[in-house]
Amino acid sequence: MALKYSRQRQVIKDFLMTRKDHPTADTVYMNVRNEYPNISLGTVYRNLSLLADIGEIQRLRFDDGVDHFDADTSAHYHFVCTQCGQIIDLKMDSLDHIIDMAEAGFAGEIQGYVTYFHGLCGNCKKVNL
Amino acid sequence: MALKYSRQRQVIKDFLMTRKDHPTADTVYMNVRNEYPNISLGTVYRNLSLLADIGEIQRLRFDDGVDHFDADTSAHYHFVCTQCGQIIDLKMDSLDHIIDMAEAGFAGEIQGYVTYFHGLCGNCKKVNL
DNA sequence: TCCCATAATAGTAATGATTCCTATTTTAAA
DNA sequence: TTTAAAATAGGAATCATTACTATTATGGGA
Repeated sequence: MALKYSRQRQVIKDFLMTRKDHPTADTVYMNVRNEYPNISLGTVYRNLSLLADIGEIQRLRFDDGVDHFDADTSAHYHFVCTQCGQIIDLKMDSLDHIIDMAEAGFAGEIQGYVTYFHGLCGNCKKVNL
Repeated sequence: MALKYSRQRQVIKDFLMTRKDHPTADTVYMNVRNEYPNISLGTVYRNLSLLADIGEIQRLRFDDGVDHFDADTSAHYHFVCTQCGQIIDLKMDSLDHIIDMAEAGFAGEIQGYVTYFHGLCGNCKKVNL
């Protein structure tokens, strides 16, 4: 139960902190192998899950069916470009008021929400003109 | 390319319209087999995807990693109970204003968003007291 | 510093949802 | 009625993720 340090976990987290593009487990694996050649894919998955569970990173699930990971654990929102697939952080105010909107007239207890936006990113919008 | 009628597709859509609990492809398969014993799972998947693509049903993706389907194509929001897994339709006003919030200061073009809420449903909240 | 219980790993097998493949059947327009 | 195109059944293939297991690494206490 007690967490023990592992160099692999450290390397995974360090790598994720250098990236702002919300990589998948496989991308993390590919890159971390440069520095740690015989790390196993299972170890990458296990540690990404673990880090997400203890709140050190965020697991993101869009509709491409693959998990993405983000070292930025602050509350923020994401945009997914439907053309190039790029995932971009949005600078915008909190949407937490939608919890109150949802809770009005609902018998249960709302503890959180998942929101992301999609459309064309700046580049793809230009190219499509 | 031209769509042709198929009894299987009809049965799938008819079944989905009787349900308000957003079943998965497998649940649709299990149930539809009562009426159509040798329909194949592939046919269920193909038609659910097709119906979603042409907008006759909605495909919903929460974080259980399985696609859910909804015959109600009107804009509405969903709640997922983290305890019992139940998916409930929420009666609430449109959140479309969050598109404007997101678009302010964003270079691309936002075309839509995905939002769902999670927490404890009415029943699980009671049981947990 | 040395033990040693236990956490973590590497490597690989297993899982499970979904998609793909192909021979056969169904649909619907001419 | 003919027939080209669309759809199906059944099963194989895919692919992200998790599980399994023998081995190795970590770290608190003597």
